[in-house]
Amino acid sequence: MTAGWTDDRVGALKKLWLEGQSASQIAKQLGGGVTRNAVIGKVHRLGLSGRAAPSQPARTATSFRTTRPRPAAPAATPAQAPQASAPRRLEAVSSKPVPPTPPAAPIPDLPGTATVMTLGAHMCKWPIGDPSSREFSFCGRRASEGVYCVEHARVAYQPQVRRGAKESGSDLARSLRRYI
DNA sequence: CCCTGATTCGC
DNA sequence: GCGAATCAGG
Repeated sequence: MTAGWTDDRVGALKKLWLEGQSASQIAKQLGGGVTRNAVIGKVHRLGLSGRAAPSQPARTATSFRTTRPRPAAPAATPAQAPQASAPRRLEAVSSKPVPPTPPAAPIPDLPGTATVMTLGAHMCKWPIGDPSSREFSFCGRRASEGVYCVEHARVAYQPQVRRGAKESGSDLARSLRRYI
């Protein structure tokens, strides 16, 4: 009788997951014989996949891949039909070279509504503040497609910052810093 | 080999 | 909805 994602178990899951805990860590803490697979599965079902952690890029093995082919797909059309399933998210590689890319930080100041408990599956999961802090919250606005609202998706999925240039302290750097 | 999350698919 | 098996990458 380990099954059953009770309300508080789900709450704990959300909290830990969005705190940055790994699935295995969460599974361990939840005890109850839940495996990391169970945790991950639940996380996905809750729509929390993708996890919001723009502050920690160099984390988790496959934090976010741009595409996932899915080779093991017997039956259907073995050859051709490369389309497969619809694209998930992250269109990092844009067709344009994006030379200047002056984001100018459109987003004003987020109200920061929605907490780990109130955060729904289709709410923007852009983290506001320190996850450990009690005042931690999420944007909570309608998540257009991924886990973020359109505005946050823009800054979250920013393909890449032109490095090498004297951007140390540029508006861009400062703009991005405002969101972490 | 350790770890990570992502996805699929039978239940 | 659930989660083991599997995949894919670091």
